[in-house]
Amino acid sequence: MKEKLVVILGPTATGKSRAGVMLAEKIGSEVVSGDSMLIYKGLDIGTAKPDKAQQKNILHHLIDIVEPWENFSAAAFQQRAARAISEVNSKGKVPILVGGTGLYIKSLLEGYEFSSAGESGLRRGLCAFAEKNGNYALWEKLQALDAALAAQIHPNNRQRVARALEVAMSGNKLSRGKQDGLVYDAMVFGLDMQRTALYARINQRVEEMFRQGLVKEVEGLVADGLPVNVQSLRGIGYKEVIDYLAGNIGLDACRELVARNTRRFAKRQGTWYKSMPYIDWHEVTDSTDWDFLVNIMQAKLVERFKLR
RNA sequence: GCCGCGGUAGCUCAGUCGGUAGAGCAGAGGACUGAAAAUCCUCGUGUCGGCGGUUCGAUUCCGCCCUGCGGCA
Repeated sequence: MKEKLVVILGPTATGKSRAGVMLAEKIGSEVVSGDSMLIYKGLDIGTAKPDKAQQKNILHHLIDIVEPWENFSAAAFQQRAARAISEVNSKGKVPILVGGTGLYIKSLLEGYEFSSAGESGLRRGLCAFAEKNGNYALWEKLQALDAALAAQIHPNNRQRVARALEVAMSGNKLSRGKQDGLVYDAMVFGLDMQRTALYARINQRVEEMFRQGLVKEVEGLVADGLPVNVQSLRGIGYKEVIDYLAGNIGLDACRELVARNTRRFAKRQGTWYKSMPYIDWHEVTDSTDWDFLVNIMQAKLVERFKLR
């Protein structure tokens, strides 16, 4: 028997967190974050992390679970999210997975089997090789080992060519295994917004982040000794501020870049969702009646899961 | 009012020694199986300000007009 799960996904800035907390209050449950940036401690403003007040009433899982200098992965997320979901289910509650990271959520719901070949020093060596001999030379190595796989990855995509090689050289395969249906007995809600409205909202939100002290947050992290090139600081809002602090760009340019990159990101998120036909979409606007919307979701859940 | 320089893709501009035009940015679409807010791929027709003239042919030359900026009055 599959475990129950509610998912709320959608592009950034559509109100997922808010809807998640409201729904959790209504059905008496807990939130599991499905976001690749909220996992980092100390990155709060730029990730629009739910604040302490929001986390006080409703228990949130998978937020602040690793240090900002640590690496994380989709595979690690998959394991930890599965554990959290089981834990909440065992309490007789239906967990609410809230987040926008396409790979994380899709791999969890559809049961991707990530290769057991873990991260090794090999990868760094391969990247160094590409640095020296070019991306194409690296890609040719992959082609020699697994032509079918190589055909699916563009030679310029060094990051993925390197990972594929790492797996191939360890004698493993990048699994494409898929199972029938979803791993969970899941109700998947999607929040969407008209593009122009969403972009306006993103622009506002970025302004707000700077007002709240995004620059200061980054300065603090760096002052505490966090190296500038760690994975967490590659996130949108962080890498640009680091460029600003380094004197490479002005503050206005920095703000613009953060907004632009967030817009592009929102668009990219959408392409993940297009490959998930089981999403139940709900359009939101600036004047959405959230209480009403969450009530609709709740009603659907009551019917689906036979809640009280 | 006079002089000068502009008016070309949403924006900033390039260019056509006369054969209807191209970059950057913005934007759009896509890929994605241990970095994923990462990484990577693809996409540029617009009354070339308006109206006339010269010409086989004008966005390109000429005239007038409209308009922006700077200077002189």
